[in-house]
Amino acid sequence: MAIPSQPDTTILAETFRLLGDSTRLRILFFCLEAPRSVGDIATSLELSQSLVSHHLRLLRGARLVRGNRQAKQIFYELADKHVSGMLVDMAHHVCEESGDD
Amino acid sequence: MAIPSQPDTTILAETFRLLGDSTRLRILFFCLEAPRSVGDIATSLELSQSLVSHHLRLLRGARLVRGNRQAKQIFYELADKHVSGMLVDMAHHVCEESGDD
DNA sequence: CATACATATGAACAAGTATCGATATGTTTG
DNA sequence: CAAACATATCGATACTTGTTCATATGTATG
Repeated sequence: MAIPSQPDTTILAETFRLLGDSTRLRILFFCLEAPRSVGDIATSLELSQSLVSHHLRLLRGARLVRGNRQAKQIFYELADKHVSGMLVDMAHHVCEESGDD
Repeated sequence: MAIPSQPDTTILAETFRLLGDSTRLRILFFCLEAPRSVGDIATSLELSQSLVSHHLRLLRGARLVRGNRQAKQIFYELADKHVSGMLVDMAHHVCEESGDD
């Protein structure tokens, strides 16, 4: 496995940067279980609607989440198995917490 | 797989935040191949020695890298298989780039 | 011990960004 | 069409952080 090119490194870093905020991570994990409306996210996570919408916008821009309109509400879910799988893996890493070589 | 607790989410976010900088990612990938001295990192990646040292400090603080002194130089390598495996996985994700569900 | 080399630290600055409050856009129902 | 509800956008602010320059710490060699 070779070193990623600078462009690829930049893309990777962009993704990590998005994940590097606890509010966004909480939103992602919340949407990981089931598609959630913006209002539900805000209420359940005790965040302002504005803040949730801002973060969702960033996550949408990076194709990490995807929203489906259902009447007045928009339900957000993780964009694909890639993203969700990665999050689950990471969560496991944190839980395990071991890792000597 | 349940939602990580807030503390766990914070820890996860901290880790992601560290990875969310292209300079640090380049350093990590460079040290992934073999242990590298600070000077080598700086020269090869065209970064100032000071900057490399600063980033290395952060990465050390998060237990993402580990340094071994060898005479005057200090060789840094990824802290454990956990971290290196994660980076490799991520690099793959970027390369693949597909991922519809 | 003094000099040279390798790495680390500290102060300071610029740039980015998470958050809030207010307002706008869009959607449904009477 | 108007009123109500859900989501998005805009402007402003406070805070974080990546980077640089200068300097300190530590290590080997003459």
